[in-house]
Amino acid sequence: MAKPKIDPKDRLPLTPAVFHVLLSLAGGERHGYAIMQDVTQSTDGQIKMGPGTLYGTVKRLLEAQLIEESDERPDPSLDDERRRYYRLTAVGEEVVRAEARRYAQIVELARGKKLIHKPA
Amino acid sequence: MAKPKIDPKDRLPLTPAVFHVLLSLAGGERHGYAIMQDVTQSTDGQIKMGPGTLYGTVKRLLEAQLIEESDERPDPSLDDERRRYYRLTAVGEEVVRAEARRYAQIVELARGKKLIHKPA
DNA sequence: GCTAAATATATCCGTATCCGATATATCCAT
DNA sequence: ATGGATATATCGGATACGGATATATTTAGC
Repeated sequence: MAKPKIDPKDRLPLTPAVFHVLLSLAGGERHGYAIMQDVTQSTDGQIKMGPGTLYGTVKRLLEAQLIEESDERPDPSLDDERRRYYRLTAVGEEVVRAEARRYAQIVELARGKKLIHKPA
Repeated sequence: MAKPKIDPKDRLPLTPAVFHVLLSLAGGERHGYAIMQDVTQSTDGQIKMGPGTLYGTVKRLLEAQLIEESDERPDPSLDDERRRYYRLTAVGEEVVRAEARRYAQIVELARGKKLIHKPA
């Protein structure tokens, strides 16, 4: 028989920190420090992830095989040897999609209760 | 001078458990057990909150004054004396609105990355 | 070439939260 | 009257958060 194949929904809900890291990587390969900046920027400064949260989260995501380290390096002239690049695994992408759908459902729920308006 | 007035955004992000309890109460006054059932039902069984999570969360929300206990009782013939009813405070409602908006922003972000589709 | 600031990764640890297990009591249907 | 669902509550192990700290490298300015 093939893979055990765990339903990605069984891994939900994700913690906000985990979700933000996965969301950032859904935009393409990134190294740790860039993820931190991306999270701050894409949330208009609402979420500021410190190094403790970021590297701890990355470590757990690697162990859970939702992300993996990438050997691909950008143009060496733009590179920084210290950097470690990460990308989503296939499972990681499924999980981030499932969590995004869960978020969308909750937003609809909140709209139904008139907590927020306009379907964007 | 008036109240110190903390920006509700400073309390974000909420943990999923906290958010679900507040969301449930945004639909009207409820007692603890009903909140549990409401969360399970409104998430199509995706989130199942056990008593440890629920009552611990309720306790913390009372301390944070995001919810308060209500003395109003429904029709005594439908009532159950054991029940303790809770409702959102004004601050609690602000916080749940702010969190719902944050969720909506993230959903838009996810749509921008093609992780999910159709604005519901 | 020197220095300082920004970049980049990593770990430690106190605190908070989660959540299953357990306990207890009451309500309701048969 | 017995049992199952309802209802609240606490405990404790496991996990996650996130600020502080440490260290090294790169880059910009002088």
